[in-house]
Amino acid sequence: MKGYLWTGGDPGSQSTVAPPDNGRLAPYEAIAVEAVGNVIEFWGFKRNQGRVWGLLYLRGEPLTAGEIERELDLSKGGVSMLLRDLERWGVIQRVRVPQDTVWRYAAETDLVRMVTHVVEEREAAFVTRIRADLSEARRLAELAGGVSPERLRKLERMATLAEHVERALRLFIKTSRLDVAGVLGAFRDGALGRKGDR
Amino acid sequence: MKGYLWTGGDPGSQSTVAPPDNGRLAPYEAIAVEAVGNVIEFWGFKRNQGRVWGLLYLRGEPLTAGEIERELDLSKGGVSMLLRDLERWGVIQRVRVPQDTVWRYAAETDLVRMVTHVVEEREAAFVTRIRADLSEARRLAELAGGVSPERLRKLERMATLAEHVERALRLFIKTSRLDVAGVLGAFRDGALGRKGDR
DNA sequence: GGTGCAGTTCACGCGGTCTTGAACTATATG
DNA sequence: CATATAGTTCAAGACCGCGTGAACTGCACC
Repeated sequence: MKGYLWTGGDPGSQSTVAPPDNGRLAPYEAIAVEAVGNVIEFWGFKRNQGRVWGLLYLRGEPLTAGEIERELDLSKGGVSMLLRDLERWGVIQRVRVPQDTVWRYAAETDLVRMVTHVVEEREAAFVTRIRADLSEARRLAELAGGVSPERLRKLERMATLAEHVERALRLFIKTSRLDVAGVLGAFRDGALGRKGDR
Repeated sequence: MKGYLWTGGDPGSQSTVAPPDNGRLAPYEAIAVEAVGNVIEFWGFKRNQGRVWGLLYLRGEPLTAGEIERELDLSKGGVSMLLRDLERWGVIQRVRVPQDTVWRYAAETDLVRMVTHVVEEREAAFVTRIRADLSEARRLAELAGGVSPERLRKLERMATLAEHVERALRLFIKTSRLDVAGVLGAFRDGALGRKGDR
């Protein structure tokens, strides 16, 4: 995938609103961006991945890597890698302003996709593996002989425990998806926000 | 809290079963213990906390710190701290064999208590904080003026997003508890079915 | 071709976490 | 009281992940 054209507005109009300050965030922006950074770190990602996404989401309009670099005070290389991760996870989009040469990046609206996606991935590669290990242990124990039936039962219990945690995890992912989908829907209905969707 | 008396059997009878090998785990034990270590690490704890609990659970009978130290190849000091953590979380118990002077440690059966407990704790101290930050950001933004209504809406959305993730998390904890308690049917008609309420 | 800028890659260093090992306290025993 | 053993605490070190900054590629424009 190579990115899409951005048709949201001409480059010139941005400067009237966005960068009177190029380099320092407004206080409220800093807080919000930091909050997203914390959430994302909480879920086992890199803090700066969250900060980048938060900035892009808040700004609404696509930013260049250089702008992100300045606003969040990150290194060139770092921004490059962060953007690549975020893009791979599908939570930002790489866009091209018509007659401009630089790439810009825009936030996809559901950050939850990132969380659920990678949580799913972790879960698949991991909890499944745990279950396999535990049943392997049980097999070995039976094979070796001399293991008390009580211990065999314990091994089995651990395996089913893992299985159930796995199941609960799946449920969590599913419901949190529904939940978020529901939230976004509720927004459009005007429950909280005003009218005038973008 | 200081521990409880252990009345599961006299000290002499243990040696006939438990420590023919003092130092190296049986292969199946190693696998199982390691599996628990992985799970626990996955949930954001220390790997060795999981290994200790796994060993205690599998063995069924209380072990001394020294035995744990040998079986899992850990340092004296490390075992001490690990045991203290596990005890504080209520997933192991400190017990005393009648006329013996050393402490022994026994696994509490629900490891899930540890997971849910600390997940709850994290969640309470954290996601709540995030929400506060986000509404603070929104307040500042309104106060500063000149912030587009669109951005205010975005801030609001982020806050409710956090709120809903929080809710989903609580649901997860609750169901995983129910699940482990053996009430498997509980979430069949409960969580998934209700999609009309948002 | 050469200059400049956008973007990528990667070895290194910083910062944080976990573990160790030694010093220390507590407690039982002769 | 002296000694030994169980248990705790903590500074030092091992370890690991992340971000940096420099070297590199690619591309556009002169």
